[in-house]
Amino acid sequence: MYTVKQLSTLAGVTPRTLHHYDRIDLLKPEEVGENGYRYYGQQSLLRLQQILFYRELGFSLESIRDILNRPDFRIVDALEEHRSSLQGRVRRLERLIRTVNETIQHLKGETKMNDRRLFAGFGEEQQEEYARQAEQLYDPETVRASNRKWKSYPVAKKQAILEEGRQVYLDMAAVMSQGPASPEVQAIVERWRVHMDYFWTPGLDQLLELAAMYSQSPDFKANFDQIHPQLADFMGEAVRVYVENQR
Amino acid sequence: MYTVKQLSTLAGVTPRTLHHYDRIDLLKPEEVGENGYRYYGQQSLLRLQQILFYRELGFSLESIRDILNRPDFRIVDALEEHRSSLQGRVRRLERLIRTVNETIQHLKGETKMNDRRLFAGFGEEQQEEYARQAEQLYDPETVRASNRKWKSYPVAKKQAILEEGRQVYLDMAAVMSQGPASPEVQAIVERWRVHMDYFWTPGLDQLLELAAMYSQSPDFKANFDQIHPQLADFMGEAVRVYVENQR
DNA sequence: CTTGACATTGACGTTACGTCATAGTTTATA
DNA sequence: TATAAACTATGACGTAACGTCAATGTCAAG
Repeated sequence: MYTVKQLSTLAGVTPRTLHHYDRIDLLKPEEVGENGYRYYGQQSLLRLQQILFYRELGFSLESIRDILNRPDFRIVDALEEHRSSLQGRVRRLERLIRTVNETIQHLKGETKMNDRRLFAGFGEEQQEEYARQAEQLYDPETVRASNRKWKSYPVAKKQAILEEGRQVYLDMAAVMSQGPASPEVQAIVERWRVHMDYFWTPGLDQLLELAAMYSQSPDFKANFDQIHPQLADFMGEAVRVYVENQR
Repeated sequence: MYTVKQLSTLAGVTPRTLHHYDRIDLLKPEEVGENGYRYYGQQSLLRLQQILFYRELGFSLESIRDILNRPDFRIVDALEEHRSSLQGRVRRLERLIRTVNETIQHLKGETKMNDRRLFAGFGEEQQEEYARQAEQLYDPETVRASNRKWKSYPVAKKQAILEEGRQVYLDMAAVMSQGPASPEVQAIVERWRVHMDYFWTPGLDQLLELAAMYSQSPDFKANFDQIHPQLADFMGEAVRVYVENQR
């Protein structure tokens, strides 16, 4: 059993916050002594953790209370949602970091920057959008279409296409030192995009997804890493720059 | 020249926000028409970008105004500060993600978890703390002491120490597949810590800094990547787990 | 038995806007 | 060219999540 002070230091909040959460029926102590003191136990810890996760993600205390009180609330499911939401937050911060870097280069006169890019990463929370894109990439129809197109080529052409792809990646590895935003690298991204047409024609969002897969899927990454240990990650970065420039 | 609506959509804020910023002398329009309309130009864009960065990082509007109005304010310096602050935020979110994962494992009964770890990543904003650590790591006295100790060894011993270090990293690469939290990996982190004593004796926080440097400093990372393409990043993760367990 | 750290319940203050309401201005379109 | 749609302005009050007192009671240690 924790007292208010103990729980507050444990969780990194103030005692006042716990008073507030009690008042609004968000987190009630499990026991109250005859002196009126609040005492919290294990259940409170897990509930407070959930509250803090939701709060971190921008939920209002009222909606948090409603969520946690729903009879079909499953804590493990919620935690898995938190994970992907937090990962989304990381991606957003990484975009902001890129905006910082580009602005520095812009101010030093090394590159030019349009006004929209000055604010890239600030507004966009769009999590729903992301789900839609992923769906489309893994959509069975997309996969089937891709396979059909690929199978329609004669063997010799297949080999030529694979070799062309390999050459794109080799060329990319050769100019990695120029940086993801360099004209050399961006030209190769363009070649890569054209190359993908042999399989199917991805939209801009799907390009991003593809490049992300190169980093995330272990077997893809292993192949790329044979060419250069950072090629997969670098491709992701270069394609992100490419897509931003296209919009 | 942008109108209120135009700038607001560009920057991802509401018109009301721009009204507010005008009222409190945080962001004044560069021109005001005879009809009272506000018009914003390039200088406003850069200033608004700064405002949004500081706001993102939790500064109050009042302190932002004071910062931006200081005569010695340098925008590029500020942007570089933003970058490292944002990187700190990313690290904090990554700790929260680890807390999510550990909680899930805990609830599934696969591992045990003490109450403190339930809240790891929530309280710690400690940016000041971080600055202090970094200062101590790069502190000239620390560097000199490290050099003195190193130079005091005879040549043969120097070679033996370097070889020992290399062996630690090779062994680490061999057990990477076990995961950063595995006993095998953690045992090698312990060996690594002892090994560091040849140079100087870092505290827990400095261990973290060192491991982070392996990923961030290009020359360090290049060396590590020769052993294994992900060794530097993996070391960082393993050391973080180690430090959390030690506390 | 007193001191200091903790606990309680009000109650008002603060920050960064949201949300109307009222009214004038510009732009698109019929 | 009339008029609606979309923008602009300035109040002024509302709000969320606590912070910050204030007044008072409780407990553990020396």
